[in-house]
Amino acid sequence: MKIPIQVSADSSAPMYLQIEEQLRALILSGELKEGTMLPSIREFAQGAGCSVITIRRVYQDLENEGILLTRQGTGTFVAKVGDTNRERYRRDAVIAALVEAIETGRSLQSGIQEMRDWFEEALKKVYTLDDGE
Amino acid sequence: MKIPIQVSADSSAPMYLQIEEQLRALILSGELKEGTMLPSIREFAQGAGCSVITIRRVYQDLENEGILLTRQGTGTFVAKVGDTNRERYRRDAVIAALVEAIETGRSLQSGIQEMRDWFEEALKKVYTLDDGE
Amino acid sequence: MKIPIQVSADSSAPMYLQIEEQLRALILSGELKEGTMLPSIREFAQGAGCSVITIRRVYQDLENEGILLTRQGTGTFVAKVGDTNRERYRRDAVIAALVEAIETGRSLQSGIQEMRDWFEEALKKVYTLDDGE
Amino acid sequence: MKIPIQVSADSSAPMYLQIEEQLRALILSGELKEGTMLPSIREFAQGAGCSVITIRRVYQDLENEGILLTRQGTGTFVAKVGDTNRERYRRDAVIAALVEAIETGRSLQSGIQEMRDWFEEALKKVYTLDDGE
DNA sequence: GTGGTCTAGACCACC
DNA sequence: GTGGTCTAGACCACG
Repeated sequence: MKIPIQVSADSSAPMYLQIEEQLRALILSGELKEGTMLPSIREFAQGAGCSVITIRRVYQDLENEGILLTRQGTGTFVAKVGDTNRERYRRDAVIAALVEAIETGRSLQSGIQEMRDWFEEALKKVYTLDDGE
Repeated sequence: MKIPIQVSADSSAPMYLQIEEQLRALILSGELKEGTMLPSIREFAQGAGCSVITIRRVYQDLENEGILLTRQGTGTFVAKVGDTNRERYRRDAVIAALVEAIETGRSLQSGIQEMRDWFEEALKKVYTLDDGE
Repeated sequence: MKIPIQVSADSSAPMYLQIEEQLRALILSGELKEGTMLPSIREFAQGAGCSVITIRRVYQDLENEGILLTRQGTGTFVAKVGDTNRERYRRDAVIAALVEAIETGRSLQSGIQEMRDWFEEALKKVYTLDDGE
Repeated sequence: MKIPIQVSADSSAPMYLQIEEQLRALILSGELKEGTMLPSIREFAQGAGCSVITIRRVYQDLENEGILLTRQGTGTFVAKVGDTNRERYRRDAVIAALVEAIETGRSLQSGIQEMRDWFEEALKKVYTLDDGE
């Protein structure tokens, strides 16, 4: 299974976080099904153009989160996440992100209606930007 | 002029960023009017319970952003930000925050309608949380 | 004699340097003739909207340069500067400024001809900007 | 990569500004190509005979300007500057320097033709001085 | 009294 | 090993 990960050197975010985020998204969105075996650390590292240590950390963090599972001498697999859990996880993650954005707005004195308008603009921005790419 | 700044040591964000963010919000929201003299770095540092240098960095960063203005030997002041600029700045900041949240959602396979629903939930969450405080 | 001095609070340059520079220009350009009595420190300070100390420093610096002359209990006067000296001073000051600019250019790999072209552009910029003001 | 930086303690300009200016010139003139890794702050500091912090400030300022890019734990690199941008940057910098010099001249009552003559003299001065070095 | 620069030294996050 | 943050303390320039 080839994992499509993009690490951008421009981002200020550390590599391991960028990768974790993308892997997590792939798993929680269902694109990587449970039981799937992930590439070996070395393989992954080579593909992503980064150090083995970085990937080891990614696998370990996600294992601690309970969405990966490492079996000694065999490999690393996508753990079972009940569908209910997956939905809950997804929902929580998205709402948390939105709440954060709204709080920024509120601290800058945005009213609720203004925020709704701007949310629609932001939506448009993300999705038309998507077409262009 | 007393500046109401909250620095929480718990947050992983560095102090200077926490303070910058809050000060920026106070200025852009218009609560701190242009020309207002800010407390001296030493005064502010004492109030915030941190080093003088941390505050100096905050003032300097915001000066580079163009929203503060410091004159040696005299003090640090809120710079003139044309009302138009302030509006633009505010709008840009909020939309950027929303775009980021929406992108998280999209990477987790949220559809547009789902995102709209969750946005309303998030709104409710922030504002009732506000009542409780 | 009223002295037309402009101190801009926006400039990062310290007040006393801004004032010195302008006064020096007024004297060396011949607008303030030798023997002219300058306003008292207090008067000048009030006019310029700054502290007495600042003006005291200006007068003293220019006296050290030999272009002002203070007579105890009488006042401060523009010193005699021979016409030859004045010309030399003017020329030196301008050439020094130009040399500095040229050195910046050279360190950025500008060729001589390019610099000549840009000098003409800069000239145009300064003088049309002048019309507009 | 060895960076040829000269810091003179005589100059009244702060060290960090002297270094920034020279580094900026090296990058914008194309002598340091994009992607080049700069020496670590500790190395550079030792070479320049100053504190680590001074160099960190230099790197950070230039990163804010967008001409350096630093990745934690990896190092500091020359950022991508489109050739067009580099030209624009160079041109702006040189013209700004010339404009400043011309304004000094104008405040000392130099006419345009006189300034042109003196500009040629200044040019000669800089370039023969160059031969002598 | 203000801010501006520079120092040395500590501890953390990242690769 | 890299850079990132924060500290305390010294000295200078400015008003």
